[in-house]
Amino acid sequence: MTAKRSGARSKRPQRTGISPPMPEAPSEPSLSRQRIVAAAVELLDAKGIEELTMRRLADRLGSGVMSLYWHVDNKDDVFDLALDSVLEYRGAPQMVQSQDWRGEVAHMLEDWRASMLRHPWSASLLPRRALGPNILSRLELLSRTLSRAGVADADLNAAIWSLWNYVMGATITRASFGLSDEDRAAAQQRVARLGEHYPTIERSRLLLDDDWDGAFRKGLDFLLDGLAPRQ
Amino acid sequence: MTAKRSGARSKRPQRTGISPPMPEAPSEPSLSRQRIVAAAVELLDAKGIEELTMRRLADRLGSGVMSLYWHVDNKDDVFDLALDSVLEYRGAPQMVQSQDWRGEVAHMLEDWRASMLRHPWSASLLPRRALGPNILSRLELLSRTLSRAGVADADLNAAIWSLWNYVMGATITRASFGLSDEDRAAAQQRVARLGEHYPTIERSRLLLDDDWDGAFRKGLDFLLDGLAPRQ
DNA sequence: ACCTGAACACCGTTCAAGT
DNA sequence: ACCTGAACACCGTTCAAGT
Repeated sequence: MTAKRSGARSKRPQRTGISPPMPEAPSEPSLSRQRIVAAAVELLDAKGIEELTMRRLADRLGSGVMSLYWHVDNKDDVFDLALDSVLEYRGAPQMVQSQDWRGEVAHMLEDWRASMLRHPWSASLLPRRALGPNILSRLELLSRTLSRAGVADADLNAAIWSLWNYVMGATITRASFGLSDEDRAAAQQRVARLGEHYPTIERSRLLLDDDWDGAFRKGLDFLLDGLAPRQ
Repeated sequence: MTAKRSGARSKRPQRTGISPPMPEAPSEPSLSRQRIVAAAVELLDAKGIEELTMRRLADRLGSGVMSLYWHVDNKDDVFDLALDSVLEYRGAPQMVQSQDWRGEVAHMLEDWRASMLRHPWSASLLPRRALGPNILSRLELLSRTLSRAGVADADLNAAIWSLWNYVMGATITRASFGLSDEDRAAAQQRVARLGEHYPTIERSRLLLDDDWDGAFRKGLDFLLDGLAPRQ
């Protein structure tokens, strides 16, 4: 279990927003934090966590491996950045107090899940990496919404962690489990072959089930029912 | 995203239960699947997932690295076996039909969580590895209990996955997050330093919260409320 | 049946050096 | 300020060989 690094990032250059004089170099843009992160996300999408390598990343960017280390602390840093970059929330500005807190929360969590499913490696990275700014923003927005809806301060943290855990769990399961139909069929086959040991699972065809979206929605509703402020 | 191997294990020797004639070799017992798995669990408990290495495992067992490969397919196999070994369920024989299905389910899931928290690496391994016999047994028992309690067949799989996801999510979060007080304090510090960006999180001290057991129980109750068969 | 060492094709990262 | 190659201390696993 490696400790999560949540501290200051690096003493390296921060993008200032001001671009250098005018070298709009057209062919091989120079290395940058952003380009590295974008390439990492591409690589992760294409090949998965195990296949992300500093060397492969450098190859894809047309640079030497060690050049990456000017922009980035180490491989864990790349993971942190890739994860957070994929979790940016593009929701309504959310300035007005809506009437429908429940719909809002459900929408936020569905969006969270959808973002992670678009990048199936991200869900399993979530619990192991630092909480980046985009993740914190989502948590903040969720907190604010629940708080405004009337959830008592004393219940707020438990409510947030319950929802976080549920969304994360559902998404990880879906991403790792719903991989391929053949895999699931093979797993169910194996259960069947084991004969009488798992009759209920065999009968309900648990491992073949694929209504993940419905199951997610249903469980979420139950949680929200429970979390709803009494009045 | 590596596919989960759920197929037949290996063409290697199965422990027959019959021990070889009489070589109760006292000092250096010979290698075996069981000894390898036990050593792997020790190593994982002591150092975590990243530190488990075939070489270190062999060292601890006083053998050459390649000797392991006679008993075990590869490193993933070691992970599968270690994970499942830690999830054995020692519950009541469960032959009689209890009245209190809800207490039973809660107990089973609390036990599941406790088993995983005893080996903090196990929760994060759960979604990435194959479903071993002990895991399947727990799923089977859960299915049977819910089914007997009157949960409709059409709702059974969704109920099971909701509970599975919740327990897994809660345990992963707890295991990776509740690591050290300093880490959590540092994370909360960081949020504070970021000033106005996360006022609600800052106020509720979300990252310092440590009533994990209470939060787990509460969320679980909500889910069970929702899943309870209507009558 | 069980164990072994050498070798291969990789890793992440340090360091000293280039421009 | 930014990039580089060589080198170090590791990995998991194949293979051909030992007993």
